[in-house]
Amino acid sequence: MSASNVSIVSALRQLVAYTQLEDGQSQSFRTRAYEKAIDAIVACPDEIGAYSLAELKAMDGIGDSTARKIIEFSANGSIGKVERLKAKFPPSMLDLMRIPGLGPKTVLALQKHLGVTDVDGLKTALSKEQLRTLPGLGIKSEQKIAESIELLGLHSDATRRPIYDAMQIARRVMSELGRSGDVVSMEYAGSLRRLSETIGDIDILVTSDQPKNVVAAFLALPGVTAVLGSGGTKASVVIDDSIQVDLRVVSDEAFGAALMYFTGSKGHNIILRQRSLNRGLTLNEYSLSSVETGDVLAAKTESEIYAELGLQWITPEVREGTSEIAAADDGALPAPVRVTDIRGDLHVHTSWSGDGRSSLAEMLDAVVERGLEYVAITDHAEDLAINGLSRERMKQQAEELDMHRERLPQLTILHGVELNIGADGSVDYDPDFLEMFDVGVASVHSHFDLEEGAQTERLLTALANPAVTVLGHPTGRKIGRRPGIRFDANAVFDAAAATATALEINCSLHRLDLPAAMLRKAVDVQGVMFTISTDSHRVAELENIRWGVSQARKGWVPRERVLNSLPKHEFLSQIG
DNA sequence: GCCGTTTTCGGCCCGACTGTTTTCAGTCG
Repeated sequence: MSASNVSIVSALRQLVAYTQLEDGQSQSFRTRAYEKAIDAIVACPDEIGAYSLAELKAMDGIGDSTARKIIEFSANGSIGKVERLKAKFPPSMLDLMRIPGLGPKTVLALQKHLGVTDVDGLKTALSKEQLRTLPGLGIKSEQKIAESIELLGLHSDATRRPIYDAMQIARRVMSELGRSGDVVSMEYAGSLRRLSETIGDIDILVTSDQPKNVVAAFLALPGVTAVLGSGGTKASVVIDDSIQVDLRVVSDEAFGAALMYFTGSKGHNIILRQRSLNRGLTLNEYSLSSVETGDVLAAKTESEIYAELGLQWITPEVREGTSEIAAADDGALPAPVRVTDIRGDLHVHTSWSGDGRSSLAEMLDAVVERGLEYVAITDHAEDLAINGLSRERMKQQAEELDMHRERLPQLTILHGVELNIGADGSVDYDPDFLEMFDVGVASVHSHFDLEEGAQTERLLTALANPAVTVLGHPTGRKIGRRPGIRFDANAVFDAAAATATALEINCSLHRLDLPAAMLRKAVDVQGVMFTISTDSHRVAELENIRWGVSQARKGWVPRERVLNSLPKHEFLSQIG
C-alpha cells in the first residue's frame, strides 16, 4: 500500500527541519522548495502516494529531486537524505527548533559550543548560565529562551486548535478589543479567514490612527496569560494559556494591503509579490506601489490591489499559494458563492427532536426573518435512539406544518426528515411511509469504523434510495474530535450524480462536511449538485450559513452547482 | 531545489521586533 498524503507531508516536514540545520538557515532556497512541495500536496485532493515520477513532476512546485524523494518514501517508508542527516543531527535537535525564539542558527551554536542537542541539555545549560557565553546571545536571550520552554507546547502541530474553538476566542477578543475607542475597523485574518480546519494562531488586524493605544488595550485584555512580544504596531500574546493571538495595527488607508498580507497564505503572498515585481511594482502590508517612483497604486481594498495586478479578486478561502493565482489569471476561478445566494435551508431541526433547542414556530419565524424563500424541517427519524420521531409524531408534525403554512404564506415550508443510514445502507421507516416527505436528508450517525469497502457500499445503497434527496454531512467527521468515515470518494460522487442526490456542505464549524479537498474532487464530477445547509438545532445556528458558504468557496464550488441557491420553482422541480 | 513570452542559468518576497551588534543578525509571520 502506498503512503498517504499525510505521511508524505510529515516526512517532508522532517526533511525541511533537518535541511534547515544542514543549511544553518531557515530560509534557504532548498527548504523553501520543499515547503512549496508540501503546500502543493496539502492542496491536492488526490492521494499522490501511488503517483509515478512523471505525475509528481507535473505538479506545480514539485521537481525532479523532491519527486524522487516522495517515491523513495512511498517505497521504503523513509528518505535517505533524512536518515543521513539524522546521524549528524540527533532528532532531539528538532524539538529544540520548535522552541519559540530558537532557529537553526542558535540550535547549531548550542550543539557546536555546548554540546547541547536536547531540551534537557538546554535546561542544564540554562541553569549553569552558559547560554550567555554564546556568540550573539546575552543575558536577555538566556531569560527569553528559559521562558519560551514553558510555552513549548504552543508551536507543535498537535496544539493546533479546531476552527470552532479558535473562532470563539477570536470573536471574544475582537468584541473586547472593539471597546477601545481607537479601533476604526477590525477583521480576523490568517488561517481563520481562510477557513482552515485547524488554527495554529489567531491573527487580528486593526486600523487606527493610534496604534500604540490599540496595542496597549490588546495587551491588557482579559484572558491574556503571556505577552510574547510587542512593539508600536504589532503584538503577540497567549490567551487562556492555550492559543497565540497576533495583533497588527495599520492606518485605515492601508486596510486592504494589510488584510491581504495578514490573510496569507505565505505562499499566496510570495507569488503575488513576485507578480508585482515582474510588473515593476512592490507589494507589502502597506500598499502596492511603483518600485521606481514609490507612487501608491492601491492600498485601501483587496479588490483594487488584485485588479492592479490584473487579477479578479480571489476569495480568501482559496489563497493557498497553489493553483489559485494561475486560475484567476485565466479567469477560471469560479465566482464565489455568497450568503445572499442561498434561498433555502434544507437541514433544520426543532424541539420536535430531542436535541433541538428551538420550537418549530421560533425556527420558522427566524427563517422568514433571514429572508429565505424555502426551508425543509428535517427532524431526526425514528432509528436515532432518544432523538428520533416515531411515525405517529411525524404525522402530527405534518399537521402542525400545515398550520404554519397558513400563518407564513411567504415561506415555502417543506416537510423533511433526517434519515439515519444504517450499517447496511438502509434508512428509517418503510418506502410507503417515506413518501410523505418532501425532502430526505440521509446521514451517517453510527458505525463509523466499518472498513472502507463496507462504507462505500453503505453510501451507494443510501444514494440509490429514492427517498434520499441529500447526503447529509457525508463523512460524519467532527473536526479535532472524530475522523470521518473512509469511503471510495470517486464511486460515491459518481453515484450522487447518477441518482441526482445532492451532497451536503454542512455549515457547522464542528463539521464543515464535505471537507474542502473532497469538494474540489466532487466539483470535477459532472452533474454532482451540492446543498449548503446549517443543520441548525437552535435559532442562533441559522447564521452558520456563512461558514458553509465559506466552505463551498474553499472547495471551488460554483454558484450554479448549489441546489438551494435556485429560485423556488426551479428548486422544487429539481427535487420533485 | 525549482523554474522560464525577460532565463536551461541565474535568479528566487517583505518588514517588525528583539537583542546585542554601534549597523546588524536571527527569528517570525
